[in-house]
Amino acid sequence: MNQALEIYNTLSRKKEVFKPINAPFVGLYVCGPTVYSDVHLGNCRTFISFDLVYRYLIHLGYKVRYVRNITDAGHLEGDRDEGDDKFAKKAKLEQLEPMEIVQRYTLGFRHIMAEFNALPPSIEPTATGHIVEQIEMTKKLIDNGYGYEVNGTVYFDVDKYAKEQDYGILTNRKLDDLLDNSRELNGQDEKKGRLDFALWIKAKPEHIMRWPSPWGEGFPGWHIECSAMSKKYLGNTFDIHGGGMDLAATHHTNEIAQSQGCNHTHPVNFWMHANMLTVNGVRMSKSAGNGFLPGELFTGNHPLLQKGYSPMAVRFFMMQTHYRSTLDFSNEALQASEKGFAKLMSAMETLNSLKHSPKSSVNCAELSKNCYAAMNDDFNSPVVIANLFEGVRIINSVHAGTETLTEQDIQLLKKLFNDFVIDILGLKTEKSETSSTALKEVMQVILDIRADAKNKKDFATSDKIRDELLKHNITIKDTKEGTIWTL
RNA sequence: GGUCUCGUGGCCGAGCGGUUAGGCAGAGGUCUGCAAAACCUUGUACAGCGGUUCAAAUCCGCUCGAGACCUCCA
Repeated sequence: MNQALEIYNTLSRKKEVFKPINAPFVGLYVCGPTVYSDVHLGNCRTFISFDLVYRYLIHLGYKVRYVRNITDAGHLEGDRDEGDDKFAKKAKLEQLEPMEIVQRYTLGFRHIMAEFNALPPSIEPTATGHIVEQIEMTKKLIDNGYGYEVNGTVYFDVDKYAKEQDYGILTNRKLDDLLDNSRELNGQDEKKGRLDFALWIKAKPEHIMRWPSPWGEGFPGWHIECSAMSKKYLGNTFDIHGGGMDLAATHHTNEIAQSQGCNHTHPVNFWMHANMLTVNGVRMSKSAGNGFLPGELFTGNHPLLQKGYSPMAVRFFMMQTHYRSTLDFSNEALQASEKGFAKLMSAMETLNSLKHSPKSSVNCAELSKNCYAAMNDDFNSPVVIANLFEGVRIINSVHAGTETLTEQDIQLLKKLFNDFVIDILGLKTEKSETSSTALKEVMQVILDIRADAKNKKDFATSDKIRDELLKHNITIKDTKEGTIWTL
């Protein structure tokens, strides 16, 4: 690895060499889910993308503090600081405490992420656990002149902020354009400017989730939690902030304004945004109703799905697309990935039984170099995979006897595959129904009978055994080293 | 309307000035009793039209088409 890691920075709209503020430490913040319903598959793609980032940074030797929040309060139905609280609404619907909703979907979320083999973050702070920090930040913003209170609700003064700073810096938007495209204030509005957003919201009498504050009982606005928690755990300026692309224009723009307004410094060096997941070319979204849940994807229990796809096959599918490209789900694409993934993992197994030769007929060092070059180029996992498949070809060729490898090169390949497939891409072999010893013994008996039949040229019997077993998803392969079976 | 992406062979998907991306599917071959797996060989690809250049999928302009954000979503 002789070149540096380059990361595409949304802020500058180009790739920049990654330099941590305080190496070997790296601060990484990713906007987490709002836990009022089952995790959306699109969320999963974002978190899996950042899992790749996290894993690669660790692989490079950085000490990463990865913070991903859980939004369990303060997220309203509309972003106009009105409408129902999402948790309260769902709680009412299911006749539960809001915190029961939070608990249920937090556990569900963690379960799904574990299925995808995503490493848990170092810290997973909740909004409700950081009310004090959010109030403090709001106070500071008022003190600094960027916040104002109206009837128990505190707003951020975008107009004032925009006079001193570039409010639309992240998405390259001009204030006038933003104003042109935002809704007119009507007589009922409390805010001064139409771009102003709430830092703290006064609780209506019926509101269950509420906390005392200098402005009366209420709850925090959505954007302030990320500013408050990233500041608390990563400091006023940290290395990388990630999230889905849809968050850039509003949520992250406001986050920057809040942090800048509070700390007088831009909070983040590298802004990274993962692209959307689409179905038939259209963004999969909660409101469009064109999506399926991760669980449905695994079981295939959805009209859009022909069959179920395992978490690892899906993860591999995601890794075959760059995180900044949209990823389109289709059965055809999923099935292609499923087979490719199986091929990759089976080659990894073959690698363990490879015989070495006095000299190598292929260049393995080149492969390793290419893999690092790809990752260093803004985490280009598709190119990593292309190179790994060159490795697969080599492994299978050596196994077939058409290429040779030295003992040293075999070790190098083992390390390469372990580093990239397991550690960095985060893929793992899927255990097929932990075959019991009893099953193994039975299979051995059956295979012995079949071998006898074959020796006697009784192919009717041997083929019958093979065909019948296949019906029960047991595949038989006759290799030079004998017959093997897989479930 | 504004701010941006993107249009690559049957499908998915990299590349972003000169060299085979890769996977899946298809075709032919080797191996096998037959399969399976594997290996070898194999593809009229770069939306269209102009321009820059010795050289363009890759840069510039226009046209057509798709999508995202600007309104809750990662």
